[in-house]
Amino acid sequence: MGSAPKPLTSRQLASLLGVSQSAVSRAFTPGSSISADLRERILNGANEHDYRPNAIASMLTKRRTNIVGIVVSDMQNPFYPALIERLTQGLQRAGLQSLLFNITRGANIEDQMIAIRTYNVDAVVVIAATILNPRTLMWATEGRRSVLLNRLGQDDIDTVCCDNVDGARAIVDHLHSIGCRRVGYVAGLTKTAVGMTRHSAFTTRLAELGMRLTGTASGGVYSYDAGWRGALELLPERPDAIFFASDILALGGLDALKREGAAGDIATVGFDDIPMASWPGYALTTYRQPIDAIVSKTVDLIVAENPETPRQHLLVGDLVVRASTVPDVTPGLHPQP
Amino acid sequence: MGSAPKPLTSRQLASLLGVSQSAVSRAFTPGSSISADLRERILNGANEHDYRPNAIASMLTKRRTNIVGIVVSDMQNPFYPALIERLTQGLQRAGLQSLLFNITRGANIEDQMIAIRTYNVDAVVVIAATILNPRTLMWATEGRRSVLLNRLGQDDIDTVCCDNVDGARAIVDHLHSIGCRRVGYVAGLTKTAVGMTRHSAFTTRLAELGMRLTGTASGGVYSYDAGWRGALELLPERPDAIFFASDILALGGLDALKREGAAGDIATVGFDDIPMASWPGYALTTYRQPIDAIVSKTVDLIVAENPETPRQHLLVGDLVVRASTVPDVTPGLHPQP
DNA sequence: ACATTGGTTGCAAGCGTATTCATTGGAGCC
DNA sequence: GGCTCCAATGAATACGCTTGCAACCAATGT
Repeated sequence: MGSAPKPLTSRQLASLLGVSQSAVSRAFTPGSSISADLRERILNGANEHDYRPNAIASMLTKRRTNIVGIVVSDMQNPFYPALIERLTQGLQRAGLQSLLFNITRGANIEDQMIAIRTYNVDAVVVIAATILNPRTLMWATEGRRSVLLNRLGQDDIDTVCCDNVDGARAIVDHLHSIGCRRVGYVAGLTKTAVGMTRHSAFTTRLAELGMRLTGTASGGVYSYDAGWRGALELLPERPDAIFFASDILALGGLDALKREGAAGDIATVGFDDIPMASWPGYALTTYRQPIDAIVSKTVDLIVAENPETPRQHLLVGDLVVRASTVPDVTPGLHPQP
Repeated sequence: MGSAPKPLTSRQLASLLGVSQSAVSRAFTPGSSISADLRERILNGANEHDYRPNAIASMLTKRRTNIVGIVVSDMQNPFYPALIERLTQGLQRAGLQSLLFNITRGANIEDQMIAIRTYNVDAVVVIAATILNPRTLMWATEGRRSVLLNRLGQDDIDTVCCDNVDGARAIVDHLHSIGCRRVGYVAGLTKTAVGMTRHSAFTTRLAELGMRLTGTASGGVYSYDAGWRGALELLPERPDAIFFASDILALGGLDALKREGAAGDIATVGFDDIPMASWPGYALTTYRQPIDAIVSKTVDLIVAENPETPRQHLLVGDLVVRASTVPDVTPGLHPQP
């Protein structure tokens, strides 16, 4: 690793090839006014001399960075790493890079927001379910395209979100169809729009089908431990099923029920379909979030010239039935990836 | 969200305040030659007029982006999201942002490498255990600081890596101490330096203690499924313990053993200490990678002016004993985060 | 009183590319 | 052939900031 062999500039390449600097620039700009001959000559020359346009300089003049800021807070919930992975890949396919802003609970959010602005990202995708209050958020994203993922917001911000109402209904319908009538609920973050939507859609559907809500435990956070505690909290009421607001909660809850020897008697359902839900040790029935659709919709919104209306996009997923509600579903090992 | 209210430039702010543009620049540059008075006046004015230096322009002149490229490939293994989260936070604390390059198996790695160069990141951290061959890597990181994480490399590249030899020895010693004598091994990626190191240190120590290696299964990848298959493969030899090259393998293996009713008879050990290892349902004994030390060492290397020598940094972790090897260790729920 | 010093400040020259504007040359047309 | 018109090219400027350089001023030493 010898230190910087100082890359060629467009001007240097131009004089090497006996053309103007503008010609070099145009050769690399699709659709610009340049003859096919010249362009090819320049591109060949560039290749030969190992020239590559400096993206920083180009950002300065074009006022476009081709960088998307991704604001994340909750990497503990395995759903998010999976989402982030797919999202960055989707963005890459569209020629965009991902700058990760990791909002830490209690840390100086201000600084992060300032960074978002000074780095001039073209767009911001907010995955952080909580922490960010709307005002801070608006300030940070002012003047640039922004998309909220799995987080509802004001009408004037693009939002891509799993259809929680459909999900909650599908889950309740399933529980009803297998004979459950007394159902408990373990919440995650209760103050978020997503949390409230899942909860209310759930209870509404319960009522419609004449089922009984035996109790609600508020986890306060999406974590294994919270699910464990939530399940234990609901146990005394002897529900015949428990709906956990997310898979990670459900896994904790399932383990708690197993420990208590109650897992066989209580059907458990999660939400998200994280990889672990399909592990034979859990075989969790859950509502699969349509990650691919979420990602492609998000990328579409970001690269679109003009905002669509309406700006709230709900995408439906599928119910995935596994042994945690229907024990005879074969919990065999799924095929190798 | 009205469209861009076009931010102030340093020159505009300067004329607003009746100072020179250079003064504004210096006010924002720590350690530059400017009086405390003037700096304060300018910073106040900047605040008032909502001025903020344009990072892009600054990158162009300073030839520094304050951006670190993070090359990742294996987000399926939960250890990596955890590492990435801590790493981005550590970098943020040092004033660096993280640009995520997600190398997808079989995709156009070339394009990614080109992106790394054109975006002029100051440094590159490579977490991808595989896929990238050394030549491509050298090309991409040419002229900029780079650190390989948990991946050994040539002597002339900085490397930060968990001490796999210490880990493997600690694990074997532990197995020996609890009376195991016939041990099986489930490998992950067998062609990587890390994989080979763990394997050889493991077998060496086995031999030293006069224990018997009953068999080796090569998972080929770090995944739950591979662990499941590996465990089943080793079962016929009736080992009294199995060492899995990573936790994610171990979890799959543990579930397979439970399914076969063999979990009680076979001590299982993993490597990494991912969050799931501590779940009561698994309670996996494992060797904890010193993530904090890894991260801070990495950040140190990146911000250091001059490369240290030697450039290979091995960090030791700790053995974490849980019920998967010592059943009477209380597998109770660990305290809430 | 005068030269020297050192800390402040402004001026101006970049950093590497995109793009406007003017110029040129040739094709096409009557 | 003279004209228009358009595509292709280059010169020049802008993008917003950093920094070397020179000018300046006050304080200090003799």
